[in-house]
Amino acid sequence: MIHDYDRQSLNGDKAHHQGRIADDLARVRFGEQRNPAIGAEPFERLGQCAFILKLAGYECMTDRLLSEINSIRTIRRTFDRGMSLAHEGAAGGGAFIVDEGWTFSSKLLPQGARQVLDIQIPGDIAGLQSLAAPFAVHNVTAITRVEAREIRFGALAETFVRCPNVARLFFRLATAETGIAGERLIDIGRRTALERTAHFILELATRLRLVGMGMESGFYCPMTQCLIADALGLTPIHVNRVLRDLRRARLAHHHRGWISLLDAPKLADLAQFNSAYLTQFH
Amino acid sequence: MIHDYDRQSLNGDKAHHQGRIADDLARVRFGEQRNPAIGAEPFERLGQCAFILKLAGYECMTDRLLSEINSIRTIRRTFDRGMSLAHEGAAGGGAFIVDEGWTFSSKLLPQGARQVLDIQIPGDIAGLQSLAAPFAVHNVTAITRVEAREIRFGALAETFVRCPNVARLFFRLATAETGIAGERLIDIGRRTALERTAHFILELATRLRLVGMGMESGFYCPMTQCLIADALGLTPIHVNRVLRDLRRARLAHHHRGWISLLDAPKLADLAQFNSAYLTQFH
DNA sequence: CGAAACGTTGACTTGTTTCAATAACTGTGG
DNA sequence: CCACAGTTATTGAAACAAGTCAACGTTTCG
Repeated sequence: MIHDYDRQSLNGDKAHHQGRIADDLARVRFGEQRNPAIGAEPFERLGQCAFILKLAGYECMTDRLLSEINSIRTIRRTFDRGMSLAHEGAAGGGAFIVDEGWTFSSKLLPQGARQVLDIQIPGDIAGLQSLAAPFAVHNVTAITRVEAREIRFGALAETFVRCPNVARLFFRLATAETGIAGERLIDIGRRTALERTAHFILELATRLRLVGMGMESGFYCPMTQCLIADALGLTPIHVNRVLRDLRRARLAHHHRGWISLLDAPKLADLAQFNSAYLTQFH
Repeated sequence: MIHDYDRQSLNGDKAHHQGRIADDLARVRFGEQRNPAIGAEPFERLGQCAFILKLAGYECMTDRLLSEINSIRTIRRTFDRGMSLAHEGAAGGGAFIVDEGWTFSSKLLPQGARQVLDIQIPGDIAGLQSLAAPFAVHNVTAITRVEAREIRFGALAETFVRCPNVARLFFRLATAETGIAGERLIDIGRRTALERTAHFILELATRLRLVGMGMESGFYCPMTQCLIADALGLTPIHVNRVLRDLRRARLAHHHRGWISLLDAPKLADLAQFNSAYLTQFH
């Protein structure tokens, strides 16, 4: 939507640089263009709600299940860029289904350091961990303007009673989140700054495509280098250098809120990226 | 049980080094001796099964809930030290309730590097993430001889239907696991090797006490330095040096499978350890 | 006892951080 | 429309934490 000028110019670039073989490779690496698990029926029946689209990757979306999920009572809320959706330690908060915009969850350390635990894009739930806890376990902050639906554990638990399949689904959502955290753990623990940045970029690209956003050539990414640094356990200065190296190696380009994948197959090779942890659901 | 000689000698040591104030401080830092959430009723009514003891920290253990959980069909299995309970990518495996012994879950990188995602002690579930997935998402390996009960998603989902509170409980277990992963993320991303090792030791000490194992003076820990290294994203050589530094600073001592907490308050200070993410449940 | 696993230490190298300074962009108000 | 302040990005040089390589000591177990 924003930065259309950049998107177009880079599309042009890419057509020159990449042949069909590279394209096919990329497709294999990423698991298909769209969420493969939901097959051919995506937008028509399910609507274009990113959340439902994502859920369809976890469980077979029967009409019953769909209507039960849609009947969970939520409160629609809007947040401006930089606003806080949830505060570490605050009591009684719910989780947020992010419909539009991006958020991040983080924890702060006494000396002022920050660790970003995860990024939420449309279709994700922010604060799932805090949902069943008496206190919010981490902060959630809006990266862009955000349209979200707040969901309370009480309402969810009621639905668990009526429809156990909703319970199954949320159990899966919770475990999938641990999977993403685990991959980030490998990033930070066992990959160099270059590999880990490449891996992070590919993860975002894949997750965005699973909800129908982003394209092969790249994606809109409102994260500052500072935020990327806090997500990857690096300093902003080093992130800058790493991004420069990726640019010089003609692998990826980050400019003005747009990340372009100049050579996805080589990038995936560098990062040892395997999308299985994001796509293998049912 | 093992290494009683060491435990006793170190108890003696500690009585000399620490006064009442330091002891109280340690108690506050750790949240009490035993799981505070389950109050005074622990062993008598619930039996001494570590798993049930742990669950009681998450939800109020009614007799109904207790009997539903105990009626989930499981398969009792024993594994020798070093044996694999689950294999990354293998289809159709379940999760394992660890009754006795320790396990670890890990992922392997192409070049042979390994990242330990989490340690399971008695009462923990190994492979919870893989339970609802079509393929195991990581390896689970026995650190010691292990007594476990294998649990299948089918059997669990049946119980979800009969008793929604079981669904609530497992949802909480899953989100709590993400919490531990998040804390490890901070460890690796934003703490120095010294702080992170100290934090890891305190986390283990706390988790062990929540299921009635380990004591103020220290705990039995069958992890090799190599395994600790893979859990903390360090090299074994560096872990060795860090443990030496902790020993020389008279904070903690790791010797022959026994970790003794020589000065828990100072250690907690160094690691900025706050047990909330392990104890604040209901 | 001997072999294999595990732990320990030193010297050297590398990746990342820190400090410091400057450039580019973003949004706001005059 | 431009000037301004604040944020974000960029670069270089020096300092440091952790990794690598290599050797040797210690424990464990068949």
